[in-house]
Formats: sequence, structure tokens, C-alpha cells
Amino acid sequence: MNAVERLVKYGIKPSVQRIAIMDYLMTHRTHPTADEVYLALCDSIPTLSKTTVYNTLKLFVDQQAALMLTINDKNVHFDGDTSLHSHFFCRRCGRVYDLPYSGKKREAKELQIEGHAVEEIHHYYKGICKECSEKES
Amino acid sequence: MNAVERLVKYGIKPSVQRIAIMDYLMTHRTHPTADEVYLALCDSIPTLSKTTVYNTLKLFVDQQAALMLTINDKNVHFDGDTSLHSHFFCRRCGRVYDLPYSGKKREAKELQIEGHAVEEIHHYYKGICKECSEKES
DNA sequence: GATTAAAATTGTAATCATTACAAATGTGTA
DNA sequence: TACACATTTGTAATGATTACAATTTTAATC
Repeated sequence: MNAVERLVKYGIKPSVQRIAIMDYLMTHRTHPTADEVYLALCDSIPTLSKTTVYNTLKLFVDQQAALMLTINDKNVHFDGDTSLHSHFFCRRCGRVYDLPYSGKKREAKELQIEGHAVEEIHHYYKGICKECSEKES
Repeated sequence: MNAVERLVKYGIKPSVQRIAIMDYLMTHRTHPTADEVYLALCDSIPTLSKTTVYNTLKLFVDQQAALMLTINDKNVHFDGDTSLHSHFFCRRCGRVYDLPYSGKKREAKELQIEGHAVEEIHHYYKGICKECSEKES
């Protein structure tokens, strides 16, 4: 599935900017921040505004075409992969890694927990990533 | 265990401000923001500075005497309960609820995952809480 | 193709949680 | 008391994000 198809699938009208941002999310599995998306695209779309990037990413999240990761208190990360999975956040380099989901599958499927209506499930680890650990020694 | 004992346990020298903030965290299981802690205490400690609240909460987190919850992109919440448990964040009222931990116990105990050194585990749900759901109907 | 209303994008100026920093105060010890 | 160090305070930045109004684009209709 390409970026346009994915936009349409989630009820988002494609535009040059939206296609570029969705394509970036789909081809870069780095969980970028809004700023990183902007910096990556502003060369190929010179008129691109940072506001558009913020608005567009918010639109994707609202339409459930992307996930907003509040894994870091400094800035928000975005994930084009909306399937259920876990993350690892390295507090040294700031990178976000994908991991298979490590919650219980049963709970993952429940829409209610103790009477609360569940819309999203987030599971992540924090620490020092493999690469940073190895660099140290 | 009272606030002073808990501070000492985590290697934090007690002071009027630190005791008050730790006591607030221990007696109010509401996962307050720094601002909420400040507002709650500035009457009883009129000289209290917001900077002190931020610094002190950061100190608690660094010493692992409290948890920093980045469950919400607007502001950070703090939790005086550092035992392994999950949270539910209501996107309507902004409240944070405690839930029993719903990850796998085995993974919870592992210090390494795919080569990454794990220091913290976070698991939370987002949605509409029971109270807000009932208010609607 | 021209017209036009709605949707999307843009740039600039706020907002506001958080942090930096330097001055002031408090604490413990000789 | 005097001194060194830790803690607290107030003010001024910082910086990610948002508000908003102006501009541009899109798509439908004539």
C-alpha cells in the first residue's frame, strides 16, 4: 500500500503535503518528531510550513492513520505503524525502537477496563539502547 | 512509611519543601502535574517557588523515588507509587487512574530486551473514563 | 475557460510548560 | 561566629506547539 492509498483508506483527502508526510512516515520507521519531518521535507517542498506539518500529523492521529507517542517529555514522536506493538526509548540518544507487543493479548483486545472505554494501548520501555551501551565500553 | 522516611530511603536529604512535596505525592494518588503540586502547597508554604517544585520532582525521579508519566502531550504527571502498575488516561477530563499492571510478569522482570538495557517499564491506556462516559448518557 | 465557495496551506505571533541562571537563604561544621 | 556548601527563590529565557488571519489551491458549476 502506498501513501495515497493509505490516506484514502483513512478518509484523508490526498494533497502534495499530506502525501509527502505520509510517505515519509511509511518509509522512515524512525518515529520522527514534527520538526524532523519538517526538516526532511522542506528541501523537496520549499513552500512547506511547519504549521502544515503539525496540522497534518494531528489530522493523521485523529483519523487513526498514525500514532502519537508521548514517550519523551521533550517532544512528541509520530509512528506511521498503527498496529499493536511496543517501543523502547533510549534516554541517551533519544531514538525510539520498535518491539513486538509485550502486553497480554487478551487485555489488548478488550475495549473496556474497569469501566473505562479504551481507545489506545501504549507500552514502552525506557533505558539505554544496545548501540549506546556498546559505544560506552 | 512517612514522607521523611521515604526521602531518606532514596538518599534524599529532607527539607521543608521536599517533605511537603513527597507527602503530597504520598497522600494524593492523583498523579498531579508540577503546577498542581505547586498550587496545592503554596498556601501552606507561602515562599514556595515553582522552580523548587520542578527541581524537587526531577530530583525524586532521578533518585527513583517517583515516576514521571509522559502519558499526556500537554504536561508531565508525577506518581509517588513506583511499584509496577498500569495507568488509564482520560482524554476528556485529563485524570490519570491506576490499574494493575497488565504486561507479562516475565518481561517485567527482564533487564534486557533485544540488547537494550531496560530501566523503566510504562504501560497505559487512553480513552474516556467511566465517570465521563456515564456523564454523557 | 471563468467564477466561486470551500478546503488546505502558509507565516507570524502568541502560548505556556519547563529550564537556566544568578542571587539569596539555609544548614552543618570547625 | 565564620565559612563552605546545599537548597531555595525569582526572573528571564527557551522551545515545542498552537492560534489566527491571509493566501493559495481545489473542485464543482456555469
